[in-house]
Amino acid sequence: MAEPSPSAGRRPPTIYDVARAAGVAASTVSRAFSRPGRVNAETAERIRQVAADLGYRTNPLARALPTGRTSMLALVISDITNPFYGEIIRGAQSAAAEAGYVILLVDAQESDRVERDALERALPTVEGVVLASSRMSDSAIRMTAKQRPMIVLNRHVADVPSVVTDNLHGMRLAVQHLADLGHRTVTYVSGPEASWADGMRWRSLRKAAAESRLRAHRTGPYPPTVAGGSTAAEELGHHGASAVIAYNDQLAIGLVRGLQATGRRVPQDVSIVSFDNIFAAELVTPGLTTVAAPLRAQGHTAVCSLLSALGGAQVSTGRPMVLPTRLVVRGSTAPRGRGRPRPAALDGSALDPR
Amino acid sequence: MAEPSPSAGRRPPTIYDVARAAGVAASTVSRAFSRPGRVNAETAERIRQVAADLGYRTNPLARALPTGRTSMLALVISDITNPFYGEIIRGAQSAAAEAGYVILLVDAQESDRVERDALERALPTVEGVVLASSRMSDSAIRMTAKQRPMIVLNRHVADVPSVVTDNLHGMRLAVQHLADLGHRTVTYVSGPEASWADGMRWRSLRKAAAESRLRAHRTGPYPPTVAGGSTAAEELGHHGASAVIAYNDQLAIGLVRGLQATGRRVPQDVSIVSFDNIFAAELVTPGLTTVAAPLRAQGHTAVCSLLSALGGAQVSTGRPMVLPTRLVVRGSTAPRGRGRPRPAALDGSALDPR
DNA sequence: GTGAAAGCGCTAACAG
DNA sequence: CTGTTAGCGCTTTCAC
Repeated sequence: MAEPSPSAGRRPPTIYDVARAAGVAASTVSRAFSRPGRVNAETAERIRQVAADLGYRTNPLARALPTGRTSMLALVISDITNPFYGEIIRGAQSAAAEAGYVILLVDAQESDRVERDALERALPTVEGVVLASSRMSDSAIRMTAKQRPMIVLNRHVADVPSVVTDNLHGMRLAVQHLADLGHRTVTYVSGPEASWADGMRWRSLRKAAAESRLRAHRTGPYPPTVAGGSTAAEELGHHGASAVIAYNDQLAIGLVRGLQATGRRVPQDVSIVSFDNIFAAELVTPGLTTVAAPLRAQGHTAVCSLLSALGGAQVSTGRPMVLPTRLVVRGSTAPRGRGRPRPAALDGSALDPR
Repeated sequence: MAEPSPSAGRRPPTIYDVARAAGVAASTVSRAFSRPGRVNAETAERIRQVAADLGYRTNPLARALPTGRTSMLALVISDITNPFYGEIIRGAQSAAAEAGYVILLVDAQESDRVERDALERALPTVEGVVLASSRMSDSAIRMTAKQRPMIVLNRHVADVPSVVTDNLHGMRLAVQHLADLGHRTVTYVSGPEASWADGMRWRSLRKAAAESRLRAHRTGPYPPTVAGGSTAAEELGHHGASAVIAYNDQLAIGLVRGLQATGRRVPQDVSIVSFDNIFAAELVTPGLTTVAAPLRAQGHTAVCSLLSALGGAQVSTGRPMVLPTRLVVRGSTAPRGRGRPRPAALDGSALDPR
């Protein structure tokens, strides 16, 4: 056969094809794309024109080999099934996209090993990593952070920059809210022991409770799931609590169910406040009074500061960046005692802008 | 300076380092990893040993350049915020991980342009793509499918292999359930016009309704969101429907709220069946009777067949692979007329194993 | 079975 | 400002 038919050798055009067609050296084409300033305006224009005609697209893999710039970021999630992370991913992905980066998703499937393997596989191809949640130990994280710029979310790891939400402020709002409703004692239903946020929330509660002259108890730990909340409800009887603050919304949902199953009414008999304000928080009945975290902003902020670190900026590892929280009041809280449920119109569930 | 300190040149070891240390040629090291059969067993063992000692890890980027094997798959989602996709992503990611692949997440952020850009950026670095949902036109999809093996989920595109759920069967179950409850007419509250699943569901409903001798109406389209459902509720009055089937769970949730807001009770006044069985379906009150899709299996199946296509297998583009559906009965459906709500114990919401 | 050599497509010195 | 020349780390003929 003489010549392969033009449509046969369907290889995408390379920088050399463009160079030949434009009558310049390959390096010039490269420059025209990466450092347009360093090349004659006309020449650059011609090259761009030719490239467009040929349908040339720079091959990111080939670019990455000599430079290490892969334009990819890893995002590690311990359980992608948890609705909590949807908004975070969205924020991360949009910030990444704005900067021309792409997100490599690492779902740990709640398994230590899966996470290690996946992250290890992803690490060499990414420029940096965001740990939105991780099963890894602090030391393992620090180890990884030595290989690639990293930023952790909702956790504090020494020597690694982080983004957290203002748990203390949120907790103060929650406690104040309960105090205003006449509650004098509050029980914290805690989440995973290993969770940094859990420890933080409990400490914040003690502090806030002291300030508001409430008594604080603690129960748990429980898995941060609906099922975990149901379990917690059974054991909650011992505390005879009229007000509880739950580690997160899922736990609170389980709690509501569990309590109702044993004949206690929410909010009439016990008021519940939780954390996060996930999508479902306003869907359940009663709607959850909850400390809302700026989920999307968390993802966005994390990626942005990671990118700036990649750009050479110094990101402080000392104190984390803290994002604001606010209290969203819905139907799960009511005045202490024979408090009537708040009228539907004040429930807020249909109105809350989230 | 004479010699860089050993800890300074912290470059990861390359294949050459291993080759030198093992006293073999680089090509042999390469073979030892990729085609162990083609190398002396002892030599291979020694190489593996040396590699382990040095902490050698093959650089996936460098491997990808000559071979095109990047071990990455793109997963396109039009809206990662939609809880529907969480399980699908999990399934996809786990199937990918099993095969040593990594997932590049493309979130379209509900925007055509964002999707195009992101996918275009991701395409050259991935071996294949799974379209879990996409804002793109059929022709744009077919175009992309020419560049990389692709498989679409819940949609049918000519010449592109796909994985769908058994909408017809699910619809039959739904209609039969309503018929059993005494309903004689059913209204379909439709989702996005552009949605292949929506068209499919409506056609299935007509068919199933005919078989069960019910009359079928249709209203919409509405955005497949809670807000869309609320809107739909307002307009539903005109149909005076006692039974409706909603395009998806979110729409149904909005519907329930909207109806309740105008004084109609669910399920006493109107029964509602929806599709998908997302996490929130069992959380709302009443729990949603819904046609459950095997979400995780969808993601898993899609990735598996994509991988087999990459492996050279012929994947039929003719008829899609269809995954089974089942009906999960909860509190949103009840006998027609002054039907009392089903007692809580039969609600099923707390029991359903999902 | 193993080694040598020629790239994959792009970038980054270094000269001119 | 532009061309030349080496590679990035790995794979893959092709000889031996």
